Parts: sequence; structure tokens; C-alpha cells
Amino acid sequence: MTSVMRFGNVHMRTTAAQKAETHDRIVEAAARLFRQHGIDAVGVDAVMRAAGLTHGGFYGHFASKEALVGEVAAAALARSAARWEAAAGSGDGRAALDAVVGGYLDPAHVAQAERGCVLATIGPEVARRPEHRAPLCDSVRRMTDVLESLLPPQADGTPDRDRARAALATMVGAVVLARLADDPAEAAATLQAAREAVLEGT
Amino acid sequence: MTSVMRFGNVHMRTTAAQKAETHDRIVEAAARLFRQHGIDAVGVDAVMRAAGLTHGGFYGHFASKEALVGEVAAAALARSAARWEAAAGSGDGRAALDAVVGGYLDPAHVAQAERGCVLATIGPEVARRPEHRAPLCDSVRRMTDVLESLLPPQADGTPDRDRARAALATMVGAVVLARLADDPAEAAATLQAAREAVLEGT
DNA sequence: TGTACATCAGTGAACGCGCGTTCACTGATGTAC
DNA sequence: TGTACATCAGTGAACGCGCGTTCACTGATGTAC
Repeated sequence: MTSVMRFGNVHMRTTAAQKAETHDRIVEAAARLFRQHGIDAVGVDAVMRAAGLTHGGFYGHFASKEALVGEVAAAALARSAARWEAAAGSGDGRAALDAVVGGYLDPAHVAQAERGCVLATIGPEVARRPEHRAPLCDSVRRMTDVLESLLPPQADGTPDRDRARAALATMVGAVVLARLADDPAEAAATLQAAREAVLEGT
Repeated sequence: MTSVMRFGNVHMRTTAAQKAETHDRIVEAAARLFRQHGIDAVGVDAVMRAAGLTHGGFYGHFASKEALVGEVAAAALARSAARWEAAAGSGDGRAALDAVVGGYLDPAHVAQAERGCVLATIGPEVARRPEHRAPLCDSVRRMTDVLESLLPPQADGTPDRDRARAALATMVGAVVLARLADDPAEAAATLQAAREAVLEGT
């Protein structure tokens, strides 16, 4: 019994791969719509239409809308964490810090909520669904790890985890506040102030 | 023509006062429910029941659910701003700063979302409703004013508005992150780190 | 003071609609021989 | 190679339900005389 046989024949592998592709398309469409309009404001029908499908096929991919919510939140934030890790692993710590912090605290990020950080778009909504918090916490930890590795250590040379925690909080809060501001100048000032606070002394 | 006549007779004044009281009860019930469950997850029926009424009477007080949302968001955040201003006006700046920052970055605030800051509960949801942002921006400005007045000025003695902006962002983000954390110790660490960052050098 | 009337905040049945979910089906693809 | 069959991802009609909203009404309260 080969592993191919254990997981199915060639036909099944091809079919499964196609289905997985469709699955990802649904998740990506939902990730965009949930962040743009909020989770409760987006129906299964709208998600499937955005993925180029009809609503009936949804339950061949997910047990319920809530299952989709969990997968979307986990996947979208994990992607952010992975992007940060890739930047941090690039070698130049100074450039990586500027890329991570500057990219987050950027008017373009504020403007494009549908592609933005899950924490600042649907963070509070996901927090009300305790069953979906665990994977997000894992990504938050990874993002904190990245900031910790890029920000200056404490006076005694040990990593400054609290500074990393505060930096992430400042970044998330600044984007939330910038999205609420109806004056673009005020929004820009909030982002700029947050950038200075996070990068102070670096 | 007296002002009493212009605004109605005694009967109408009494009636209007009772109606205003009911109106406030509806707004308070909605403020609680919206922050606890999210705006879209709470129906008009649930709000009215929480206010001790039946759903049909709602439209005698508000033109639509959206009108209620706008009033709730504005009123709840204005109340927070007023509380901060009251603390700041108490004379002792050091105690006021500790009360404002410590009260916000407190596990009790994280636990009681239904009475907590609008920015960290339904901030992103309100941000998606542009027609309701203006009153929130006004309260955000007032809260930033309070922090600016309580935090140390810049080296040249002028108020450090950017520090106040960053402080508010840190506080909002920390509460969002603490509500997402499934480990209470991690939540507490986030709040503690934010407190240190906001109060650093005070 | 008493009685007939006016007002209007709140009630509860009803509306059309879109939600999440189910299910019998279609039709493209691969399999058996 | 060709033909009959099996699989199953995706379709679209249908479901029960709760939403936001409307409206004819009730009944408590105050007014007129």
C-alpha cells in the first residue's frame, strides 16, 4: 500500500487539488469581504458570488458560516505574521523594522481595509467568538516575536518583550483610530505619531 | 408668548420629559448590547426588550436602526471623554493620569466590554459607517486633549500632542489585543506593557 | 367637582426580504472492460 | 479505441427564521367646560 493509494488514486488527487483551489478562492473572497464590511454584514451568498460560484456549493467546503469565519481569520492573520517573519529574516534589521512598522502605519494600509491586518479590521468581532481566538493568538505571538527581534533590547541586553507588546498595541490602535478619522490630516498625524513612538530610540 | 408656550404647555413638557427618559433607556440598552455582541448581531427587538419595551415602539423614538447606531456611538464615547475631562479637571495631574490610563488598561475594562470604550469594542464597525464618524472624531479629539494635558510636554515646554496621540493608540490597541488573548496572563502582560509605554518618564 | 373628549407613548400583528442551510439535480471527468 | 458506467464539485430551487419596518389599536393621562 503506497502513500498514493492511501490518499487515493491519481484521479482523486487531481480532483482534490482542484477542490482545494476552489476552497482557497472562497477563503480569500471571504477574507476580503469580511474585512471590508464586517463579518455579520457579509452573507454566504455574497462570499460565493465573489468567488465566482453559487451559494449552494458552500456546504461542500465548510460545515457552516462560522467554520469559514474561523478559517478566514486564522489564515489572513497567519499570512500577515509570515510576511513580517520574511521581512525580519532578510538580514538587514534596520530595513526590516522600517518595512514592518512603516508598512503597517501607512495611509495605504488604512485605506485598504479589505487587504489589511485582521486585528484592526475584525479584531473585536473575532474576540467575541471565543472558539476562533486561539489561532489568532498564535499569529499575534509570532508578530510580537518579530517586533521583539527587531526592536532594541533592554539595557541589560535581554530582549525587550514588553516593548514589542506595546509596539504592536500602538500599531493596531493607530490604524483603528486613523480609519475613524474623517480628516485625512488627522489620520496621517495619528500614524506619524505612532511611528515615532514605536521607533523611538532606534 | 412665553418660552413655555413656544415649547408647549405643562402637559406636553411632562410628556416630553417622560419620552426623553424612555429614549435614553433605549440608547443605554443599545450601547450595552452593541458593545457586547457587535452592532449587526443585535436587532431592534433585542434592544427594545432590554429597555423593557416592545419592538413596535422603536420608530416613535428613532427614524431607523442606523439612527440609533449613530446616537449610541456618539453618546457612549462622549461619556468616556467627559469622564476623562472630569478626572483631568480634578487638580492632581499625576493622580488623574494614573486614573485615566490605569482605568483604561485594566483587566476589568477588558472583561466588561459592554460598558467599555467604544473605540475598542465597535470602533472598526463604526468606521465602516462614514455618516457616524464625525461625533466620534470629536470625542477622540477631547480624549487626546486630556492625555496631552496630563502627559509631560516636549523638551521646549510646548504640549506634546504626538505623544498624546500615540498614547491613545496604544491604549485602544492594547485593549483590543487583550480581548483577543485566550491566556489571561498574556492579556495582563499586554496591558502592563502598554501602561509602561504610555507612562514612561512620567 | 364631574364628565366627555383629545392626545400620544407604547403595543403587537403583519409585511417583504435576505439570511443560513438543505437537497435533488446536472454535467464534466475519469474508470472499466 | 470505444462505449457504458461511477464519481462528485458545483447548481439552483426551496426551507424556516429573524430581521427592519409599518400600522391600526389601546389605554393612561391631561383638558375643556
